[in-house]
Amino acid sequence: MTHDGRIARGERTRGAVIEQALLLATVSGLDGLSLSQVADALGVSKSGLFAHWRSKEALQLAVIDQARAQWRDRVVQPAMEAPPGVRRLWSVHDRRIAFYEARVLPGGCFFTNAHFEFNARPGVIRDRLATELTDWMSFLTGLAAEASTLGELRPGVDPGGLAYHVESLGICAVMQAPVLGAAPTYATARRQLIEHLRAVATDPTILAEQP
Amino acid sequence: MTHDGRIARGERTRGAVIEQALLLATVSGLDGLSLSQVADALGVSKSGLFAHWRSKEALQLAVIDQARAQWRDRVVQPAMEAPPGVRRLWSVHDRRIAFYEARVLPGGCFFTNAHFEFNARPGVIRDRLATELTDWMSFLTGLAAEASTLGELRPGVDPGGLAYHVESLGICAVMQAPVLGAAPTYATARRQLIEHLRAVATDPTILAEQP
DNA sequence: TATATTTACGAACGGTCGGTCGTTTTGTAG
DNA sequence: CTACAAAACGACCGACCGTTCGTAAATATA
Repeated sequence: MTHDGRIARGERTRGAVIEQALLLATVSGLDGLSLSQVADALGVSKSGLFAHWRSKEALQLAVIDQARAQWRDRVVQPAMEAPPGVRRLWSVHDRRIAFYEARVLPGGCFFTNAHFEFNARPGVIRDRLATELTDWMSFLTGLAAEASTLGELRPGVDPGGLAYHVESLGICAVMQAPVLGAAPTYATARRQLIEHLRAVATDPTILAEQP
Repeated sequence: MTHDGRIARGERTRGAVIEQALLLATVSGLDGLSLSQVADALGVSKSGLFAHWRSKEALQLAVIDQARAQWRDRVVQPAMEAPPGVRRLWSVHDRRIAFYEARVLPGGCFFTNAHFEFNARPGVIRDRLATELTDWMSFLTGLAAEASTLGELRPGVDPGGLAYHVESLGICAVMQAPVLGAAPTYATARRQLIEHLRAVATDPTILAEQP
């Protein structure tokens, strides 16, 4: 198989479009986003987009893929470098807040925005977002259960409840940051989870190195 | 001043439109909402709406007013019947979850939806929503500070942090409920705050009557 | 009854939306 | 150079958007 410049060109623009669409989707919404908007921002024609995706919905699903990949690369994988247990759970929260702090996406968090946009709109998009949320909560619950198995959690601490706690404090941060100020909001989001983790941990000093 | 049937009629339809618009806004979004949609749902003409609001934006602001009044009547005021301090803070959370459980709004929570829709869209609407969030967090922080003053919180517990905690657990509930199931989600949301309040309270049995 | 006043309507406007189609450009292969 | 394939474009479509305007219906006042 030799190198085909035509297909390479297609993949290049396809990637650029998806990237731009992800950015704009966090501002205008995954559905509020318009194809002209995306095309104009990249200097390509609107009709050219239909060469890559047969419909807007197909593009929206591709955007969700892109957002998931970005989240994996910039939040989950870095956090997995921490040792399993409470420290890894904390690391996920910390990396997540750092992701928001870095203003990678102008609208904050793609998935949170999209969930609240589609939470009452049945359809393919909503179903896909539901799967993403289920996976994410399973991941967090798994980390908490792992901490429990390692004996790092006090007896009686529910892994599902702890996962819910982590998710809650993260979501609220990205909601409040633009209104109440990024620095104090993110500081609170971090501090609240630190304190909660220390309260439910067998050894409260396990996160001692954190502020 | 005598009774004027013309104005009465106007106020009646005005109220009906606002009510319908609030319902639809939680489904389609405060901006995604269309005037034809609202008009058709009530069997009135679209152009007739402009007799009451000069623009869509004016209607949107009126919808925010309506949502605020509803939240006051159905969440805040009932919760204020609880004695001040930790129990009142808990009551706010409990009433809030009950409001979600009652499915008053088809799209869950108007303010949360609207915040995530407008968090990156400067303008009058966003500014107004920001004020609402600031007021709400001041209210929660005030309740927590009151609990502290009453000596119901352990020393070192930050009222702002506790308010953030309450808000977090509430928001996450309305986000996850449609996906992960209403009953278990709301149960978790309640349990997590109960446990947290007991952990930071001077007297953990102050909420003993709760499950 | 005649006359204001307020509410509500129908028709129409310019603009944008997602989407289609035939054509041109760009690159590959013989 | 020719023949072909993929990518990208421009023009256009019907539908819906928010908005305007002149008018009709309902209600008050005289």
